[in-house]
Amino acid sequence: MLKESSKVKKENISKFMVSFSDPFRLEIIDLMMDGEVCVCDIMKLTKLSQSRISYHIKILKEAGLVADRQEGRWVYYSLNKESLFLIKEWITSLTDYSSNRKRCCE
Amino acid sequence: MLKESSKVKKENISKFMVSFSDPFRLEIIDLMMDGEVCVCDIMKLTKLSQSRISYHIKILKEAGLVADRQEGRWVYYSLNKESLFLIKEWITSLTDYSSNRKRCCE
DNA sequence: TTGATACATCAAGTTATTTTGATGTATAAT
DNA sequence: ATTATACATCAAAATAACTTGATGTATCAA
Repeated sequence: MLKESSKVKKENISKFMVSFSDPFRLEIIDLMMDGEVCVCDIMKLTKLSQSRISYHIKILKEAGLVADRQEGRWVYYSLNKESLFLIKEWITSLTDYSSNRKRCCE
Repeated sequence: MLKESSKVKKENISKFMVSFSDPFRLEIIDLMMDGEVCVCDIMKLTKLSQSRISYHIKILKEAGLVADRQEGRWVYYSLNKESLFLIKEWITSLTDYSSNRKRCCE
């Protein structure tokens, strides 16, 4: 069972994973590995349309995966390292179960 | 940019994250934290229909997240720890970028 | 204040995913 | 052999996610 002490709620995990599940969002995330990017950067580097990028970034933002910072008319987006850390912790928690299982269906 | 040395391919990551992105699959994964489970277990514990559970498990299996083992007429499902480890590594690789970024749009 | 840039948002259409109920297959017990 | 159990698979319907092109807002430069 999911530990009470787990720092992330299940619905947040789902949202996070959804945000990670689209190949174009993964491309965008990939670009953010080198630091901040703006929509126009992503347009140049991926050939995705502006509204399409905005849509995907919105999903990334709402999942808490990406942070934004406005500077003049540019908005810089970057990965939220803390979220990534929490998700990593959650994945870790999946694998350290005890193996003294009760057998089912009997 | 995604490192060449990264052990997981981008399309696999996407598939993995898709498999993680459904709330009911997360419930099923949650049950697997304590060890192997079979479909009938999941039915009892979640009130999902049998075909629905089979459908979700198929997706988890195809993503490499879950392993199966038949014993008589039961099939036992469990988390694939290696996949989980690889995904953790990939998430880690996202956060250790260098911060000497080039500013965009200029 | 006009025009351009950077980005967000919207509504419609498109595509993909999920659910349902039925049917199929294998195993096992009677 | 018949019946029951455990699970997979299928096709259709329901639902959700994505894409597109247009329009809206804020910032900035001329």
